[in-house]
Amino acid sequence: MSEPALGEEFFARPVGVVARDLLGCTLEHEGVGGVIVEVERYQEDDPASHSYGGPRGRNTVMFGPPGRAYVYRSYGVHWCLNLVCGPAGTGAAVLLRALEPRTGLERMRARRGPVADRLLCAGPDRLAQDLGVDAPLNGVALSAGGPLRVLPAAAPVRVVRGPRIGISRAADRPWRLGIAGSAYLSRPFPRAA
DNA sequence: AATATGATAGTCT
DNA sequence: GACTATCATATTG
Repeated sequence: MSEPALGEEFFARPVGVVARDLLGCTLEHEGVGGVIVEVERYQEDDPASHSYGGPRGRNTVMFGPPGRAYVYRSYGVHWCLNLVCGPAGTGAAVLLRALEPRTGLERMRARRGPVADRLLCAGPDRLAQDLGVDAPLNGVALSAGGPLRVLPAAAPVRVVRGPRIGISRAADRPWRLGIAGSAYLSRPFPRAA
């Protein structure tokens, strides 16, 4: 078989399904990456989503074809990486919040300095920094031959969910998903173990 | 340990 | 002028 990297078909499904299936998958940017252990989902009818209210300004990528990167700047200092989901025209995406580092740890440490392994990719900006995700990656399609790839999960995972982090609108929607018991989460989940 | 605060820039009211 | 899908550092207990 050829390259096993996930493409447009995988991401064209409803954002809730994609978010769930992304847990346990491997994300790589130019050979640096790890296993996805925490994500959040955002969709068009969600007041907390950038896509709320239709395509305009920076969010236009969210309404484009699925399987592309949506990269934006947060709080003026940080970069956050999302993967666009659902059919083209629906403004949905999954925010990648934490990875379990697997490949290219040397380059991660070179970028971030001496920090504990479990803090390397525990958070949207930390993850983006370590993988070298930056403004030019906005709108880039995931593909087997491209710089950004997602490889399927090796084994099924146990999923926990809870309220999303850092938002004030629709904060009660439990759309933060994580792998139960992972040591690499950005923050622990409320009720789960 | 928990809580407070500054950095820093694009978007919205 | 206020708010943000954050993080590091400083303060206090």
